[in-house]
Amino acid sequence: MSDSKTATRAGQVHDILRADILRGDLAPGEPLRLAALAAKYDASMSVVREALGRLAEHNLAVLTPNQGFRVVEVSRSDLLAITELRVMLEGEALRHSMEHGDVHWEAAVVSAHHVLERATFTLDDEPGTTQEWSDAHHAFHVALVSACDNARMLALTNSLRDGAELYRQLSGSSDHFRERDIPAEHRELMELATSRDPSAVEALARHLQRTTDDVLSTGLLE
Amino acid sequence: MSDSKTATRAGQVHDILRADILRGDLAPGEPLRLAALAAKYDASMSVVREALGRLAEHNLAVLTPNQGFRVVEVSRSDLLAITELRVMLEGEALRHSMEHGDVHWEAAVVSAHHVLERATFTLDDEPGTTQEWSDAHHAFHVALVSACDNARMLALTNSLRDGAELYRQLSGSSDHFRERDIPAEHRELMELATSRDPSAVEALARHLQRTTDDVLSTGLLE
DNA sequence: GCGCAAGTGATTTTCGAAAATCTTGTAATT
DNA sequence: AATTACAAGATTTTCGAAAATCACTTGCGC
Repeated sequence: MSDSKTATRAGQVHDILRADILRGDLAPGEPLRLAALAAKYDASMSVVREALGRLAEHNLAVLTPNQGFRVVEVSRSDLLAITELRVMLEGEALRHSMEHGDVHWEAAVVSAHHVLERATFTLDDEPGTTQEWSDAHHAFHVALVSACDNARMLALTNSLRDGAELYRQLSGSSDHFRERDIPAEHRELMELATSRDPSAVEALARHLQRTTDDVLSTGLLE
Repeated sequence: MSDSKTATRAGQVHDILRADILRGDLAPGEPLRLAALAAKYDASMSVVREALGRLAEHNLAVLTPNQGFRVVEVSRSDLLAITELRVMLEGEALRHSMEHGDVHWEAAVVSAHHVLERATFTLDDEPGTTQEWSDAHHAFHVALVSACDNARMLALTNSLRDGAELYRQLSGSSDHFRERDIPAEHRELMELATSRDPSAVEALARHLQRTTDDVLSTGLLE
């Protein structure tokens, strides 16, 4: 999210907690008890509470009055809601990028794609590289829309991407992904975007929808 | 925003602060000092800090590390960004509502419109009724999209509406509004929406755009 | 006179504990 | 046996103060 408020302790704990949730270390619906987390991260309950409050900003945690925080729940309907919004907003952000982006934007897209492609190859070989791929994948999608001049739109797409990541994490490296040529989808996105082809928006929509369909087909929701 | 976390003290202070900002009592860019606010609302600095953190969630306040909170700044580009997103999201939410809404939704729209119409008439007569009109106006727009089944979309439109309200407040009861027949615009919206006319979406877009244009034409930004 | 460093005051951030609230388990009553 | 009332424990929420950081001024050296 480019927040990186590493300046303050609450910001650091926030970043750690966010990573833990996105990595699936903290399961959806799991209660986030202040005392336990404070001990775990060697910080006071106050900073943990502030960190959790910021997680709630981005819908990764929820606060129930007098009952504390929990990791946000997942549901089929919420995944569909997120996907619909992503298709709409990230598509529009891509349109903006293709219209306003200069050659440096193109370079950033090509660069991010290269890193993602390389990360994809080392995925099956070496263990524990799934996080590396996730980061590269995230960076690629960020690069695609990085030339959008609507700051709020970018913030929303980034926030929604985090929400979607939770579900992708949930379904793991599902077998269904074998039936897709994801690298080809990314390459197509890269080529259409850098050549300012309007159909890039539709390609992005298909890309997002397919991932959602894959997650849904695992039957882990509801 | 239908938050109303009046159960906890931090929630109460949050609601008050939110109202103060939206009413223009706290000006954009104004620093929000903890000690001063704590004394003003007779609460500890901790609860004020938590309340401010929640305001930051909805982009009504911003936190700079080690420099505390300030009321969010306004700018021409931000208003344009908000408007573009509102047209997109609130339009789509209205489309959803017209598709999924039942007769109770229609009734809610008609009801909210009636209240708004009545509030409009008493606007010029009695003083201090501008808040009443603002509330009715807000409620009308909420009712329009209330049958949308995408919860996240509704949350986003509500949040963006708050952001837009800040600008409407800024421009006051500008003279430019005299050149518009706002009641007619609302009536048209009500009739098109309840008759499930797809052109309601475009009418809503025009309605939102006109308000933005009016605010911009005051020349108070930048 | 001008720039720069140290010190002072104000403000944020963090901490640990008290107060309030909720949850769970036990006992008493119908 | 089921249900309600009560009590103990755990957890959140709130508080006030200590620690850390920042903005500003004063004083020193050039």
